[in-house]
Amino acid sequence: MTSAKIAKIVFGLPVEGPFDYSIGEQFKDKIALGQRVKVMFNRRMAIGYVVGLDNKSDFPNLNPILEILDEGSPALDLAARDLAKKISEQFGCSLGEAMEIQLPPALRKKSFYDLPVISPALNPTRFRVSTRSILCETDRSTCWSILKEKIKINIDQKKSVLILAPDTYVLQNALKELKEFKSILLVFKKPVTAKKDLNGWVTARTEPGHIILGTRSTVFTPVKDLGLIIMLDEENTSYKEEQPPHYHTRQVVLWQSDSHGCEVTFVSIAPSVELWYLAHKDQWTIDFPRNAGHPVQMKLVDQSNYKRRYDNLISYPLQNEINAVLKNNGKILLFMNRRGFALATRCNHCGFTLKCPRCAVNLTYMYSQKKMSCRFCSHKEEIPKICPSCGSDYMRSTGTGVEKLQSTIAMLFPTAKIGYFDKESESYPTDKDIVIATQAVLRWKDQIKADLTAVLDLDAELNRFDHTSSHKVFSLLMNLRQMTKEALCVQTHMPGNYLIACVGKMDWGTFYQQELLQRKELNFPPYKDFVSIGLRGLNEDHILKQSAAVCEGLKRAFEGKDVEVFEPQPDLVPKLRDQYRYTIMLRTENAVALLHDIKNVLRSVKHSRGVTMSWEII
DNA sequence: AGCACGCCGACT
DNA sequence: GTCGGCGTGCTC
Repeated sequence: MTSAKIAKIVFGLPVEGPFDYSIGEQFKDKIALGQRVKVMFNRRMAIGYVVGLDNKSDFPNLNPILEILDEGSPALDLAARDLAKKISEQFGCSLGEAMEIQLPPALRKKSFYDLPVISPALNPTRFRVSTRSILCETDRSTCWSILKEKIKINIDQKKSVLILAPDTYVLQNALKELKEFKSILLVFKKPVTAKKDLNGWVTARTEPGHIILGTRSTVFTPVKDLGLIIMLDEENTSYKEEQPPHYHTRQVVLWQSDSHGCEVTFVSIAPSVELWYLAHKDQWTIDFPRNAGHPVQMKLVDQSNYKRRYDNLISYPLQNEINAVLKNNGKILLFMNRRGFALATRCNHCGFTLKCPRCAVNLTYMYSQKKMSCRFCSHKEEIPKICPSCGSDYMRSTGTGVEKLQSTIAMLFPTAKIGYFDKESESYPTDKDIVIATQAVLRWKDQIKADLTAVLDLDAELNRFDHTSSHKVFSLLMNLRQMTKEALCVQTHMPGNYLIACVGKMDWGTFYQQELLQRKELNFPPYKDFVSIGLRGLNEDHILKQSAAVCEGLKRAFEGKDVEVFEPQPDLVPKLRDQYRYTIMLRTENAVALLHDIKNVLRSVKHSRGVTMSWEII
């Protein structure tokens, strides 16, 4: 088959390569690009991936290839190899890591499953242009009937459909909707059962006419005759991989649709600003609600008019609204994103505040568990009777969490049945009149309909994040609106904010136009790229020294170029699970073009002990 | 990543 | 003397 004597191999390790190996006589007519091979690498047995064939090598004594693990058909086809190149460039990992991440766990590292022999004739790329659209549909059943129509068209033509869900909640909901397709459905669920997972993977790649449903890593499934990709809940942040390589599912979807020439539908009630920008630039179709249903009234409470301490949690106008709904036996959902009873517990005598011993945050008083708990790590401790610092008995809690709100509500509405919903809750208390809920309630958005929904402290949400805050709040309000039958009430000090008006009018266009305008003025993505370099470690001193050195190096490397290097900043949570966290930001026109130089700087700076550095494009 | 090599401090 | 900590460098 081939006359090549040398194979170029990469590994799922943070080393670039490729590395040369000799091809023994017995493998001459069997070896092919994209195959997994067993070789000795640095005195150890390893699985590598063939990325090139050659006749000569610059290295004098080569190790031989010991075994070809997938004979007949390579685990990584041409499309996967092309994709790996893009992933390694864009997300800054080695080519080998980008190859490995595309494989099901059963075929990685030390697994020695043999792939069934499949005809290597994969669909030759037809140069069809991928058509892309966004589906902004507020009604679940309308949304799914549109999607099912699209799915049926593809299945009828013997094409496959790939459906991505951000988490298991959305996945379960999708599963319910797709019951009628049960016989052709391949589901990739979380606790991965290696063997079953591999079977599904092989089926998807050999037989067309299937629906492949799964969470983010499913985007790498090599689907035969892929006609359509559906990305559910596109703006969901779970689509971003937190561990390196930090790939973003949206980007991989775009690449996949290019190489398959297939259709893509992004489904979201509040698409990411980046997606909207692309849609606008490339003139995709955006489908707005066909059936707006019963209109939801938007009610604003200007909190600057209500400064009295006892009513700033639930303003008088909101109390009146709630009473009116209660009178009609209606249901009320109160949204507040602070778990526990109080935000901080402090000694009024000496000022000492209870902190998590491992993270730089105040401990939350959990009334229900009678414990102090950290909202980031799992740390819990007993409630101290006296101040650990001065011994006085003046420990007091300040700030309001959902648990304290519960007692306030009980006082204000003594006859109402009050329920409570947070991350730990297993089901939504439908029998209660008033339900106090945190962010976790959004997972149940398809199942919940409240007559009145109220956001008690919108300003806290607006100040919570970075440049993505206003989009996150837009998304929150749009989702809450979807869970509401009659009225959505918002308490804020900024009633004039355009974002709130846009939610009220369901005016996507204006919101994204304004948001993009601001991003442009402030030089934020998608107009400029950011590279974030994160430094983590147990020793704050080492982190500080090294981040200063990295910052210096970057400034020197990009002197005179159009690159802004910002000073190292402690993260939003500067200490987490005993690790100190600092970040250096770079702003530039095109981050991918800088990656090579950035990597060089990171390599050249002397590593102090126990500091790990990672970086990603935002 | 993971492993060998090599260089300095405290121990049977 | 040597055991073992961990910084450095390499993997075809």
